[in-house]
Amino acid sequence: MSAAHNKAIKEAEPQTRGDKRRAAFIAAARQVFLEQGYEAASMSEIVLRAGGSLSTLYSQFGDKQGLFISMLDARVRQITESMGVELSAHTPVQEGLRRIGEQFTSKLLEPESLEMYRLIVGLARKFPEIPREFQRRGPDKIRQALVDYLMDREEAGEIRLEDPYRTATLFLEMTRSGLVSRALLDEDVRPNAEEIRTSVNIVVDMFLHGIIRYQPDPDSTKTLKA
Amino acid sequence: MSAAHNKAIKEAEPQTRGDKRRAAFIAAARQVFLEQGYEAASMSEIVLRAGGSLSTLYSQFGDKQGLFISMLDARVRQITESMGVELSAHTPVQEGLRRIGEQFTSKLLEPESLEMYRLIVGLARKFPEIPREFQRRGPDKIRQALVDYLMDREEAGEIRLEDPYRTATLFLEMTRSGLVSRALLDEDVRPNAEEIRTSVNIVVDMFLHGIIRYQPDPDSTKTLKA
DNA sequence: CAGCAAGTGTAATGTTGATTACACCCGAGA
DNA sequence: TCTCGGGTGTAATCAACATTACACTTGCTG
Repeated sequence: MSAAHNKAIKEAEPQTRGDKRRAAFIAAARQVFLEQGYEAASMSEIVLRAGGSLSTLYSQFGDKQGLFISMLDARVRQITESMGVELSAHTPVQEGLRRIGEQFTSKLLEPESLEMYRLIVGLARKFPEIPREFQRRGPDKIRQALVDYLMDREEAGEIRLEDPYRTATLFLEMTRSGLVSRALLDEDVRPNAEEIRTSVNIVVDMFLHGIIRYQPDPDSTKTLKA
Repeated sequence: MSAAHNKAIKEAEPQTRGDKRRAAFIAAARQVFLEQGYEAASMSEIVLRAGGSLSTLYSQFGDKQGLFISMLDARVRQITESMGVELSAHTPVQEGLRRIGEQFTSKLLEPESLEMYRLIVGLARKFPEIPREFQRRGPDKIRQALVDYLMDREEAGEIRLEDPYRTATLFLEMTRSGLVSRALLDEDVRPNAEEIRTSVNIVVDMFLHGIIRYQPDPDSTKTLKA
């Protein structure tokens, strides 16, 4: 209810009442879709929370699917931006990775992010374009930023990369491990900040050093030689 | 259609016609649920494919949810077993991890596994118990097997583990990275066996050695000393 | 061969919710 | 003040199913 009142703040140009309505609808839609899922969400319920009328809702978004897509669009943009990859360029790699990992993981563990992700994944069949768009505008953006950072660190001589893209992917996946994928399946799993930090630290260490004290046959790799 | 005919083979004890019906219903349910998703799947459609009658379907499973759970139950058991964690105990760690990683990743990338996972994730809100059960009977089983293997390798002196459970989780997540989570969002991403092998090899190497040629401050770790 | 438990087919029943139709209202420019 | 264009409220429409009811068959078992 209260969320419906700060539209004027968000919009640079409060073009007219039409935009107010639109913003209110989207805010309510977000609530309802996240709470109930796509199918179960009812248009009337959304109108109920947004105020305004069913007719206006339809005239603005066409149909349920249109509303859903508009909502998702606004939301993904918002989340990705807020992740604002402050990639603290030139920070030493261990410290830099820890910061990125923590920020990334915390964001993904927020109940709303989890729910949004569930929604998107579950709808892959019905709207295949949605997950693709999401991938492109969310995760891919963040990965790119990490790639840039890693390459900066390589130039600084701190690390050597075979395949920056794959390495970045790997790192992001690793930080999600055990926390996000678990939480995705179990609503009650809710790591606190401390647990996140610990988990990320362990991941960063393994990312940089590998399994502790592994001694391969001298020929199979050249890593430990230098 | 053809799938409905080999029930006698699967069941050790073809107890009676009742079981044939049951098996046929579950097979059809699997098809329809995977194709259309939970909400969109219609009971009549399932009967249409399974043969038999709506009444029998209801008398066997109670309601839609009951049918769904039974189907999932059968399927998860089947997949997990088929993953038959042949953990080739006592295999050197690099080779062992490669095998496990490949098997795991391939299985998860099968279209049916992906679709099943999407279904489960999407239903976390509606039936919170389902994902939890799934976690326990699927992923957790496999992780446990990996933990056992890693500990075996530690006893053999090949590696040193701080936290076997977390390490195993990490490894499984890493192997999924870039392939499974991507494929989850984009149906058209379909790595072939060769790509899977390559990806897994890279992961195993990083898992064992870390980022190539990282040289930390001498005090922050002791790894590269020995 | 009778009899019953399980199976079958078809047709209600009932609800739910998207989508549309219609008649009315309010605020800004002529 | 008059006049729209967007808004509003309410009440249809209309389809889809889940779920149940009912009356009829079958296939064993004794």
